[in-house]
Amino acid sequence: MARVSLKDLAKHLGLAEGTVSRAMNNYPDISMATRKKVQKMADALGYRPNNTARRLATGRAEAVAYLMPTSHSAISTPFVSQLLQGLGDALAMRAWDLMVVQPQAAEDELETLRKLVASGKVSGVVMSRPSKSDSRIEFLKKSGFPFIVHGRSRDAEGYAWYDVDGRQAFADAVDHLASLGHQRIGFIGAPSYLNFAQDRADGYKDGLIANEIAFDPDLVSVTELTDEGGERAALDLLNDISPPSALLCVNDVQAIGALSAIRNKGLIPGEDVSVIGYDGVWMGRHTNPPLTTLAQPQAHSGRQLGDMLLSIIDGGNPTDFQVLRRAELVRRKSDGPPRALTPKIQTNSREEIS
Amino acid sequence: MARVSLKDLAKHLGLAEGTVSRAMNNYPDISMATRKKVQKMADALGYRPNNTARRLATGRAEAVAYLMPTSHSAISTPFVSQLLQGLGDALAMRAWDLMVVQPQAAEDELETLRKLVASGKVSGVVMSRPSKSDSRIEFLKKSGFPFIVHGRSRDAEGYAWYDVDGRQAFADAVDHLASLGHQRIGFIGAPSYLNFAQDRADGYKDGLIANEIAFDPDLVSVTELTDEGGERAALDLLNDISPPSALLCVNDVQAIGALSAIRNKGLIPGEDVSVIGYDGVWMGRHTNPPLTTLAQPQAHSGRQLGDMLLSIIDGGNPTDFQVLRRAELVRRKSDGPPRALTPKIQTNSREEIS
DNA sequence: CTTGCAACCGAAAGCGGTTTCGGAATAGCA
DNA sequence: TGCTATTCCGAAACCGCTTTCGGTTGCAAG
Repeated sequence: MARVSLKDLAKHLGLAEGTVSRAMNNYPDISMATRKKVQKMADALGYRPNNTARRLATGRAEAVAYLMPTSHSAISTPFVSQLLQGLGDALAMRAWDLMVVQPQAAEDELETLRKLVASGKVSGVVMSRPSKSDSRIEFLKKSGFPFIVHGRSRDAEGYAWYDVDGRQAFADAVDHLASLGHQRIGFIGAPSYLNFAQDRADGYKDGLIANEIAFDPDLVSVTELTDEGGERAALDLLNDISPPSALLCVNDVQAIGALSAIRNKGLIPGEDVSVIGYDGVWMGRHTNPPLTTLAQPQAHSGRQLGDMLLSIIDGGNPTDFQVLRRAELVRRKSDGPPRALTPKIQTNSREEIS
Repeated sequence: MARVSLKDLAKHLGLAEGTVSRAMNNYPDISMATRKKVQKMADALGYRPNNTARRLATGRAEAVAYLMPTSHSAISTPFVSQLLQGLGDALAMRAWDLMVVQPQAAEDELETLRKLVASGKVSGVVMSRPSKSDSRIEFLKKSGFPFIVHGRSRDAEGYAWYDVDGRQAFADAVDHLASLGHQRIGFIGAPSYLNFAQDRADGYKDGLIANEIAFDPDLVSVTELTDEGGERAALDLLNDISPPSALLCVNDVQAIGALSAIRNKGLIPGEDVSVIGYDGVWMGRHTNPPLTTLAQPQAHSGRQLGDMLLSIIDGGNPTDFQVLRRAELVRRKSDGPPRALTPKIQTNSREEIS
């Protein structure tokens, strides 16, 4: 049951280790005959090269790392599983490994990264959820280490990324709402150090301008990326003297929370107040009412990210790999024209909130 | 910018490589003085040991792998992200790495595993979603390689696992429904090669027996673990001559689909027909109506799995690590007493189904 | 002053592969 | 047949770190 090593294999074959190695790796200077022989003996003995040794010798890691987003809330990262899946597929083409690394609370996030690149464990990294001006990105750029980011920072120059145009999407959403007749459009956002949050907020403002609606700070609320966050924020906004008739949420889970808030106030989402989310999570089809959302074409983002990273590791120019996808408005039942020109006075007390 | 190696460090210090190495690793035979000196120089030069070399030398991998479940449907594995999180935390204690490996469609699932253990890349593996009689488990048991499974196979002997008692849970659920007055309780299951599906089906039957309700094969339907699956199955069951007044679903996403099916038939879930899910996904709070479910105490399953695996790798006896948790019924709004003794005749045509 | 012990450290042999380099065997060509 | 050009393989160095083994040194005891 002991693992068979190259040496064993060589001995069995009466060949030198080096020769066997070259045979296994398809070097041109090995005759077809011995190559065949080696192959046969190899899987007769069940030889599996020791990856660690191979790595050390070649200097290639044949592995990439995925930097988990610092999850302040677990539910806000349902995409991780899909993304890993896609990455895995891409890497499988070359039989490379996928490592996931989490920033440890204990130490500087950058330190985690430094150790990672210095350890030689991986030859590239993919990271998610950059902040507006992300020190990890700066570090990686400076170090020349191959990487790609899922999303992008404000200054998206000089590195590879894959992102969906949240700004455009939210401008579109405002257009849509405006064309439905909405004038008071609320926005529920996330902390703007997260660049995607900033992008979407910008899109919201773009949309207002395009539709000649004045920006009203009382109509925006920033909160965490959770259902509770969305719920709270929606409630705040709705309790205002002159509440919005529509709510744009920075992501679906917030939007789902907003739906609850609206119902809890005795109002009907989609009729009394419209809400639109962002992401296109599968759950949106089953909310009450089904959620209108800006769906990301995220089906194969992981796969793409992986392929791009691999190309960069192969020597490709990172700036050649910047892809911006467009989100698509999928209308379900949570949007519609505003109830009336004068919003109905809410009579429900706040005690109803669960 | 070139990485500094042990050799460099040693040269700078005027010490032998071996000495420096031992100093870094807290060997007892190094004087406090030189140890300090080494440490200082080490982080002055920014020395980071090359992990690959270290692994090769020690033979320890200091890494474990997570075997991704073969995901026929991406949405059915929302737990992956949380689980990885927990695993990561456990491993971080020792600064070990976490690898995720996916079974490649192209090759035998077992082959993936064989390569993995032979490659020396990891010193332990955790796997999810075992089948009833899982060949991966058999292989790992035989090989003596440290592993732990998330869930368990039918014959849960001789290896470590962490599971939630689905059988008990479903028996409880039947009890609950029966005590509400339900007599015709439907079951929406999953392919029974998945052991958890079998467990829950068994629990369902246990419950029926305990409540002296006859088992009616027309009341069970097995389908995929998706919302659409649940929807289809619910529809089938509901269109029966004498439909169930309550539906037990093998997991929440199916249950959520079932909710849709019920609404689409013009019936009211929780009033006309009760539905209970399993898992306790966060979304359950926001469905229409909020979903009653059997919630798993999965909060820290990843962390626990990790800690247990580590203990096993340290030489612990795998059979000492078998933990069975209990699911908890969390009542929301999708269950209630049956509408009447004679179920209302459904008048809606099936065209309403979206 | 020897001896004997610790306490410390240097030298060297791996770990299991890869890869360069050169030599032997074979083939090609005159 | 003799000479060069290929083809194919063996030997050995190396990747960066760990760990055993033995040798110095310093100091207390005899």
